[in-house]
Amino acid sequence: MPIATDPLSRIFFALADPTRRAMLERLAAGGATVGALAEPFAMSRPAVSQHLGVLEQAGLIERTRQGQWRSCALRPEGLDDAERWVAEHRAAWQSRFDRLDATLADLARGHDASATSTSTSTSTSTSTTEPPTEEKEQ
Amino acid sequence: MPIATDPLSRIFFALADPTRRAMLERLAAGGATVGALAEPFAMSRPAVSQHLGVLEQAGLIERTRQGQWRSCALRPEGLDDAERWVAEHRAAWQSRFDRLDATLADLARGHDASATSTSTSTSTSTSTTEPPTEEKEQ
DNA sequence: TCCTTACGTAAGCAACTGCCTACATAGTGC
DNA sequence: GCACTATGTAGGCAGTTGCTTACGTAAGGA
Repeated sequence: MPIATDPLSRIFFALADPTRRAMLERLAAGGATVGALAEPFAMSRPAVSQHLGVLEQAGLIERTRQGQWRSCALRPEGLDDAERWVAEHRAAWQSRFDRLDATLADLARGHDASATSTSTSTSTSTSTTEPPTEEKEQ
Repeated sequence: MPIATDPLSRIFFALADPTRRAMLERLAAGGATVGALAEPFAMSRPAVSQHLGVLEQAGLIERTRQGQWRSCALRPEGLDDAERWVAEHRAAWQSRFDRLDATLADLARGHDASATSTSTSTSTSTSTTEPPTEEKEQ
């Protein structure tokens, strides 16, 4: 991921590491210092710091100075975007698959069906024969 | 991520790329061939193939032979793990923050809040003074 | 049979990650 | 002031990603 720019990518990227997820789960039990977080992970402090930097950039945690310690705390709303995306898409996919049963009959007709979808019919019009514009198992 | 091993990491990693998310969104409208997917992305076919490989390894899509085309289709259940993780954690974090409001008054006092912590207090016991065991209301 | 299309794989490259070991910075306590 | 602690930053390294251009493989059609 070349400099993941958008927030969603940053969030998913931050979550795509077991160490970082473990840190989040640990932080879910309460704020902690970097040192406290480093302990269970058998990892140098700078490494932990970098992981926390990723989580912070993703908006999943906040780091605040507390005297000579850095207190790390979760930002629950940081997961909002990710939760929304996943929930929306999983629901959409699921419903599509449910609806599929209904449209399957039409598709089975074999004609190009003008693609039940709105734009999927783009298809590579350069193809010799028609590619399976819109199909489904069975 | 060094060879993301666990399924959850693979899923989040696959989602952590705008191109792959766009591919999923396109596939949500219906199955498509690799060529059809490559078109809107201004990207070589092998690159698309590799992205699809990542999505396939994450269990988010399936590729099946259909004549001379490869038909790509979503696997809605592939998002289950991710959705579960995000939903569970966001809810847990949120509830924690809600409960926090109750204890906030105590913490605002500034004293170490009797550190009701269970294990976070592990802390680096070598510290001169007590690290901010942090709020921690179970 | 040969040619075209669709797609994957292989090899190579720039960029990034993740980790480390120093070193620098900021706060606490003497 | 000085030492000590906690943490971030800088530089360097191995490994991975993401992209490219070749080339190979499989299916369809003349």
